Amino acid sequence: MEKEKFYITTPIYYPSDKLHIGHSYCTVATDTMARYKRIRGYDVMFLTGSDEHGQKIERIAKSQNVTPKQYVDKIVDWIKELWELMDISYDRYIRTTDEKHVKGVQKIFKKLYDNGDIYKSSYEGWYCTPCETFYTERQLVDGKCPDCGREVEKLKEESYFFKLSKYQERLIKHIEENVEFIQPSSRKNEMINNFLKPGLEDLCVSRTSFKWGIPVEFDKGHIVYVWIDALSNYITALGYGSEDERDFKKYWPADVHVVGKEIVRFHTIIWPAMLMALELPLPKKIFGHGWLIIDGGKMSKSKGNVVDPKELAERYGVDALRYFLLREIAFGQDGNFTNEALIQRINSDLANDLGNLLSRTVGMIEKYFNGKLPNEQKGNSFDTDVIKVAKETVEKTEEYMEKMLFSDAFAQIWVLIRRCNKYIDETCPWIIAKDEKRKDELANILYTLSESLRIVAVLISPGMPSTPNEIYKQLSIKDDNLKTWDSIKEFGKLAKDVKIEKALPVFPRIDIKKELEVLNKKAEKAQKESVCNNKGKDKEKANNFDESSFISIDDFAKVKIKTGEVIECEKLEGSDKLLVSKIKIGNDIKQIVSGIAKYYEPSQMIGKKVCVVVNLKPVKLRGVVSEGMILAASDDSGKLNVVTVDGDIGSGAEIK
RNA sequence: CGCGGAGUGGAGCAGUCUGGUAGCUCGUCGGGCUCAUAACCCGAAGGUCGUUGGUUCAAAUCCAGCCUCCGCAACCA
Repeated sequence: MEKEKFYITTPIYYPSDKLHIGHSYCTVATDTMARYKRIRGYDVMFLTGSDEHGQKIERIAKSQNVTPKQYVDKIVDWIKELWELMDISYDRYIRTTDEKHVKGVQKIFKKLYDNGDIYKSSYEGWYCTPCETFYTERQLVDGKCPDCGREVEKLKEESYFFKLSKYQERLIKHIEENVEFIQPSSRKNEMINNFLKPGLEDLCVSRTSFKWGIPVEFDKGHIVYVWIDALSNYITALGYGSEDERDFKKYWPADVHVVGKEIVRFHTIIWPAMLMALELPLPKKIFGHGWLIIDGGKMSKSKGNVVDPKELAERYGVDALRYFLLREIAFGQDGNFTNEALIQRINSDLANDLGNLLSRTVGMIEKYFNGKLPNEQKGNSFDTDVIKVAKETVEKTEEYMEKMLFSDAFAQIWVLIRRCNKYIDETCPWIIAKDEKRKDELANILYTLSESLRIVAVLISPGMPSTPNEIYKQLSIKDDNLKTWDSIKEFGKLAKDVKIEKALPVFPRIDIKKELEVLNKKAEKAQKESVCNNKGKDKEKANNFDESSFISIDDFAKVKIKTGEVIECEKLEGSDKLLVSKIKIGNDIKQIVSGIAKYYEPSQMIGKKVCVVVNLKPVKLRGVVSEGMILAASDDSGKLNVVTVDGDIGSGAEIK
């Protein structure tokens, strides 16, 4: 009989830098689902990959004096190593630089163009020549370039547009009629109310401002813009648009696209619209998972709180890390990541509950039976309940896994593990062991535990791929038929004469105090380094402190900085970041708006002697004129201090 | 009135769609046990479910207002 297919994908990640724990989280979850479907007998296609084009990568590569491809190759190698380390069982890895993908995208673009879903028009915008960038009316600041403040000119750029608006009604209908389409369902209303109901605008799908991308086949100056390029990966990876479309015919439509909540929008609006235009079936489900929150905030490079998955996996073991990610956070919601929580989970769930259960079971078989149970066994009154719990656990775990509720699935499996630990207390094998005549009872107790452990091993295998092997090994389970999902639906498949092979604990306990100390020290160090690096790295422009960024004394002389005294200061109505100050500079009084409201109360500012850039062109910020800038020092940990003057020099003194 | 998320015992969360004894893990306290990784098992304490009002026989759950926190957007001169 033909196996039923299951096609699941992760997003294709942007390799502008190494990936962090958030990417691993998404991929581990997807992998777990893929493994679950495989063990349930599906013909699974699990796709992941990288989205390698775009201006940002072009720039970074340039700054490092390598070609974009060279830059990206290096990162992709790193990513593949990461997935190997984390036991990610992807079937295919697509790179948007693959020839197959490039050709596929060109075909898709052409087809959409031929059908009239993509049309050429001009994109009217404001162009800043020095920055070589287009801005929309809204992006301009006071009619000037938001980046450099210089004049911009109105220009028409030729561009291709995708008729997104045409599909609005069909999209609304599809989303409303297919309750399962967007998961979790809370995100559904967001899409409809925020984006679909107010009306869709046609989407600009080509650029001429950079080169690193897929050229439009029939109009070579144009580069296919990000979403058409990236989203198409889900079908080009299957060979859509190539000579060999067998995989495409077999696996499409996708059963689920797992994505982060920030890109749900593109996957539930743009992507389906594209597919409608191509007259292809839509994916069955888009699952938008939440983010990992660090110290109460989002993980970001500038905060220096990026968690490196490789380090964690190597330190605690891949299965432990995977378990934590899947168990700690309800899939779909945001969740906290802390080292403390991670170690806590490892200790209490993995070491104390599961690891220790295996260890005491194996230990007793060794101690009381020299490593092998006899076939003569006699049951006790607690068996029925354990068997009942085991059955329920298999059933419920299935239900949860089908809904991708990984946390609930693991919680359920642990119900069985705890039940087993309790069973040991109830039956007191160490007492029975003292009576030679009760060997049959004792053997049964240890058999029940062994069989339960076998069931647990199979249940956890999608999420924790290597731990089951350790359990099988210690219980000498060699027959693959005892490792299948079907084999755990019935309690008692394991042969009675269990043999064991004693080994070291599967999950050693961690000394949480010592461990946290070590980790905190490391984190401090990493943060310092990252803050230093970032000054040069993050701002892609002139922040590199190499020779080309030196300025002459004349350049510096252009900036006039003077001392000033804050005589008035108040919060700007309707803004949470801005303070408006009146500053006395010599005989002048200037009004200056600064984004420091989070760090200073207006009353703290009054009377301060500050340093002010006095020859900045005045601008309006939120409707209020600002005639200069108060100098302040800030670091990336979120500290900010206004620069003040040492000594008693009066206001209006020049700083140079 | 920009968009969205969240507020539940000391901590972290589930429950809210489909009203009806408030649940889980960790921690604390007391007890049991010794096969085991100072692990395991039992019991207890601890919550007016952010706040105010409304609907209802009945509200953590539905409706309205308000407060606080967190992302995003705008504003960071």
